[in-house]
Order: sequence, then C-alpha cells, then structure tokens
Amino acid sequence: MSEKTTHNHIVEAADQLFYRQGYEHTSFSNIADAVKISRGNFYHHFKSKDEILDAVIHVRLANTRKMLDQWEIEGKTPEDRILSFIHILIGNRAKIKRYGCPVGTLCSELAKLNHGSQAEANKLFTLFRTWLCRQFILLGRKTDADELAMHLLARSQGVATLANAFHDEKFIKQEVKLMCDWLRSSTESTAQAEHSSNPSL
Amino acid sequence: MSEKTTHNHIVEAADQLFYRQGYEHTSFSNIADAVKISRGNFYHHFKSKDEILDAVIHVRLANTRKMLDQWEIEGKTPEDRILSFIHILIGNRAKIKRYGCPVGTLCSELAKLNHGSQAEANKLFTLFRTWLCRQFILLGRKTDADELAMHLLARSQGVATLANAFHDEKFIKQEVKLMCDWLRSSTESTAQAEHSSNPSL
DNA sequence: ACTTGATTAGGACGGTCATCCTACTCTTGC
DNA sequence: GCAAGAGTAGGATGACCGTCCTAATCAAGT
Repeated sequence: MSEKTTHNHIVEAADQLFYRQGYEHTSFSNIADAVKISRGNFYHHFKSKDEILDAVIHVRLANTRKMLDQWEIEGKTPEDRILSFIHILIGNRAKIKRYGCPVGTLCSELAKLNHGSQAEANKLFTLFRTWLCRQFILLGRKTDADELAMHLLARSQGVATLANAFHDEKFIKQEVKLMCDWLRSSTESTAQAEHSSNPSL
Repeated sequence: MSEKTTHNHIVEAADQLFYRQGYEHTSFSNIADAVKISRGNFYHHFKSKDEILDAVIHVRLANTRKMLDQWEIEGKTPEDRILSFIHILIGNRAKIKRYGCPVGTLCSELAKLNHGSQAEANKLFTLFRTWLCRQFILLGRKTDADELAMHLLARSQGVATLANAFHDEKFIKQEVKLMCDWLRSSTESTAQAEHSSNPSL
C-alpha cells in the first residue's frame, strides 16, 4: 500500500474521521489523538485543515480510480463492471448503515458549509459518472449513456441515505437486487431504445 | 399561519438556517441576527440549542403531516397522491439544487454528529414512508407496499443529492419523469405481481 | 564530535461557541 | 400609580477551535 510516513498516517486518520464524524465536527485534536501526534505538530505536514481535506479527497480520488481501473481489467463485459459498481453497496453495507455514503455525505456537508473544496469533492461523483457513462456506451447506449449513469448513481445515493437513516442493511440488499434487474432488462435488448416512450428500460 | 410570537420567529429562522447551513454550522449568533434579537435572550424561549432543533423538527413534522393530509383530500386517486409526492422535487427544485433535501441532509448530519435527536428527525422519513405505504396498499399492492414506498423514497433522496452536487435542475425533471413512468407502469396492471421475478414492475 | 535540517512536543494566541447572569424595559392587573 | 412578571439587552464565563511559536529532540553527513 502506501508508505508509512506520518503524512500518510494523518491523511488516513483524517479520512476515517471525516467519514465517521463529518469534516467540521472533526477537530485537530481528534486527528492528533488518532495518529498519536502532538497537535501543534501538524503544521509541518499541512498548512491548514483545508489542506488536509484536499489531501483526503485526492487520496479518495486515487483509490477510486485504481478500483475502477481494476474493474476495467477484471470485468469481462461492461455489464459485469456495472454490476461491480452496484455491489459496492453490498461490500460496504455495514459502514453505509452507520455512516452513509462517503462521497454523498462529504459533498452534502461541503455544500452546506459553502466550502472551497466542493468542486474537488464533486470530482468523486464525476469519476463514477464518466466511468459508468463509458460502460453504458459500450453497451450500445450512446445516446442516453449519461442519463443512465446519473440514474444509477442517484439510486445508489438514495439507498445509502435511507439505509443510514433507518439502520437497515436488508433494504440495501433489496434495492441492489432491483438495480441488478434493472440493468439486466436494460441489456436484454442490446438495440437502441432511443424512441421508446419509457427510457427507464 | 402560525402566530407571530418571538418563539415562532426563532423556530422559523432556525429552520431556514439549519436547512441552508446545517445544524452544527449554525450558531446562536446567526439565529439571533436573523430574528434581530439579543443572543443571551434565547434562554427565555429555549433552554438549549438542542431544544431549538427539536422544535424545528416538530414544526417540520406538523407541516408535513398537514401537507399529506391535504393531498389525501385533494388527490382523487392514490396514484394522484403519489404523483404529488414525486412533484415535491419539481416544486422545490431551486432549493434542492442549492441545499439538497431538507430531510435527508438533516438526518445525515445528525447521524454523523451522533446527535440525540436522530430518532426524531428520522420520523420525517417514517412519515413519508407510512403515507406512501398506505397509498400503495390502496393501489392493491398490499404485499410489497412498504418496499415500493422505500424504493420511491430512496430515488427521491438520490435525485436530491445529485442535483445538489451537480447543481443540476434539469436532472431533477429528467428523473421525475422516470419516476412518473415507473408509477404509471406500476398501476397499469392493478393485479398483484407477487410472484413476478421482477418486483420493480 | 559538531553542525545542520527535519521532526516533534507542548504551550500561547485570538476567535467563536453555547451558556449563563444581571440589569433594564416594557406590559398588565390592581 | 404601582407592583410584578415577562421579555429584552448585552456582557461575562469557560470550553474548544484552528493556528502559530518556540524550544527540545533526532538523524545524517562531515
């Protein structure tokens, strides 16, 4: 994995804390305690809390890119790869139940704070969006690929939000099944459905 | 409407600020400035910030109940009423684009803060859930009514989250159309679909 | 051994926060 | 007219925040 530098330790600890407690609610003391480092010592590694946030976002972006690239290699078909995306919800269901989606909750919080790193955080969404978009294009849905990508992204977000609110893992599995069915019925007729009255397919 | 008491002014101002800035990021000074009242004077009306939050939640619950009751009167069919629910997204699209869903973002924030009023805030979700559930039962879907209610709730949440992140109102309209189509195809065959392999209908 | 630069610890600073306190100003009933 | 209580103002308090500063420690090259 990554080197065992203090720098990385800080970013990893901050990453976890930002996810579990939120960015604003996580203080320097919290991170310091987690890394077991003096509070004032941070400023040799980061100029400000915002800079830590940026580092966290970029690590998340890099990890996500790595994951998507891996799927691009492993997944035989675009459909397989999209299924891998959907199954993130299953793999992370315990954490999602407790803390929600790491991407969605961070973007929502930064939007409320009107924080300068909103655009950077939103790149996490864009990353998934363009990747999904590409998979749908490969499935022959070039005209509505982005709509389908956004649709899937939105459904994942909704599932995470409600699973978190209701502390319900079963609901995640239930909705994942629906999403898989939706995808399957989407690929049954490989032909374009451009002029269909029901673009949900 | 409600009386013009200072108490109500505080709750209304807090309601707006909690929605726009988040609960934690809203200070007593912010609310004081909005109501044009001295900071220290709050404690004649509320014992603590948490108490203001509880008041805000209960006002939102009351308003939501009123809205749903109204739809119960106006909407000729259960389908009409569910359409009214879906069209909240259209009516509030400008605010959703800027601040997300008032219910979802509040519940997410309180979950991160591990706040004592989480259960109260979640009642807002439960309110919609049980109401939608009842409508689906009236549509003859008594076996999977709750699943359908949760499904619709989740999709609304996802739409709000992404519309906020991407600052995209068009996406809201696009997804609302899909949700309406989904509902329509759901009611076309009024018969039960209990043993269908695709419960999304 | 000694210097040099990176790393660390821990306290100081100014600001903001929720909360509390006290004094002042209304209103209202007698 | 006055007493009493509700409502108001604004400052004090202590805690915590992000940030900064300084001195101590460590590592490495000479």
